[in-house]
Amino acid sequence: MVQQVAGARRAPLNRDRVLRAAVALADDIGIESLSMRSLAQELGVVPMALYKHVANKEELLDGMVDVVVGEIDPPVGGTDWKTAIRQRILSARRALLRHPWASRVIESRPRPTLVVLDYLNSVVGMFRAGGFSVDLTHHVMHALGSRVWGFTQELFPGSPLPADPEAQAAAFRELAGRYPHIAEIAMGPAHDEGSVVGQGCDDQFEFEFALDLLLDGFEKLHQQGWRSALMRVRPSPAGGTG
Amino acid sequence: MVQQVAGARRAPLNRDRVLRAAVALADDIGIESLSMRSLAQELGVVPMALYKHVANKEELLDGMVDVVVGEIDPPVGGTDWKTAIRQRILSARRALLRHPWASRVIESRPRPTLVVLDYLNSVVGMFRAGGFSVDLTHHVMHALGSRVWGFTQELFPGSPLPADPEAQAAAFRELAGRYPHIAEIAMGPAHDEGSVVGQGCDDQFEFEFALDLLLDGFEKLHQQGWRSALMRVRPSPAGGTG
DNA sequence: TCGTGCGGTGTACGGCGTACACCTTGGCTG
DNA sequence: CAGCCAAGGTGTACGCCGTACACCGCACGA
Repeated sequence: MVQQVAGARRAPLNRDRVLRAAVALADDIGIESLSMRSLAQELGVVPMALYKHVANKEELLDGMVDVVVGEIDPPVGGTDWKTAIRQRILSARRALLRHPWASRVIESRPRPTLVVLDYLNSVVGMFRAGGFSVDLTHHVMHALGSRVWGFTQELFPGSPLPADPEAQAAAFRELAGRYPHIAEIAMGPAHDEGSVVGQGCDDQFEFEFALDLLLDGFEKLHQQGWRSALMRVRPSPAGGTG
Repeated sequence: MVQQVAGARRAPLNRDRVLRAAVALADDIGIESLSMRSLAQELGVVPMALYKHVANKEELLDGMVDVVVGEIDPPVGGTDWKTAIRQRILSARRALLRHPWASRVIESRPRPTLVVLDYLNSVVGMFRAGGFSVDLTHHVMHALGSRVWGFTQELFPGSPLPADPEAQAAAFRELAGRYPHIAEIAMGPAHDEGSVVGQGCDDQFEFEFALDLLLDGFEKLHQQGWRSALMRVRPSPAGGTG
């Protein structure tokens, strides 16, 4: 795609161009098909040429994460912490949805890059600016988990259903027989439209549902002046029965 | 480790022995070092012999997940849904902590196995038995996300700190300069003991904090008779400001 | 006695990341 | 202008990986 006609000299590579090409290629052919070799070919260059710009594949992946994280909007001002954080996280989600491989790559990185730390630092700062104690902020960041990035582990990963509605119905009957509870909730939201299993499930709604549930919980703890020292004896944030 | 002395005939392999050996080996040398070749060697067999018992490496990984999921305790009876689910999830967490690679492998599976579906089905059933509507159960399962498995994406993945306390202090000063908010919350819980960054962070506490926050939230929605149809217009479960 | 099939073997292929030595080129310095 | 040097790009090769395919020995039922 970026191939050159013979004779026209290619502009020299640099780290940034390599990273952007990698992101685009991963978007295109999937992260599992992205290799140093395929990326080099895309750039019209020999594989080893890439090593002049990134130390190794790990660093390439780190850099790709940085590109995606760079797409997250900066914090909005002039609102309460809850709205601001909500919007920031939904912006992160939008960035990740543009690059479906990104969540998996973020999870796989053994250590955060500076860009990643910048983002996390700023989210922490938003809680602090909202008046959260250091203590509570620590715990809510953990509670957010991968949700700060705008994604959650899919419980029922995308199993592309058979196109044939006959086979679909058969698959569903088998599911219903063996796993009645799953069948029930898979069917639930799609019930009215008579839609297919799992298809009726609105991922964005699920994400916001959980996010708001957490944010509301955080708000309540904050208002109550929650402190971990009080709870360490019996670790339940809101006095659960457990 | 399972090597045979020459002459003594090895008992023939079977799928179960292969899977258990794979789990043990992954525990031992790490999932990234587990290859068909290393596993075969461990079993005193040629790599291709494994293919008589598993179709390919993907199926091996699926089977390994099944072994781990099989270690999760069955539901406890005679309590309310919240206690029962809490205990089940904490049991799942114990299983996963015994096999540190397991969470990553679970995440990486493109489709659930029957054993995985069995577990999920039974958790869904526990909510339903607790009186949750199909609708609400669907959403709380999504909200739980990977937490049904007893793990959460680590925000600050384990960066083994330099042993030298001098270097440690230097690293921390740099962190504090560049990322003051992160430094603050990293320091927070360890403040009293003067412990090291992140070391003072009790993962189990963080997990239960978030789990109980969610379960308490679920309970409230359930008591209020929450229905998604009411909220679809403005998707905030408890009337958040967002 | 003779298939037959199950468990295990041996060889080989194509793909991966990347070490290392090399070459080309453009720009700076003397 | 000559000479040099570093940055960018090349070519070859190595050791891993998953796994296709043909084969072999042996226990067992007919």
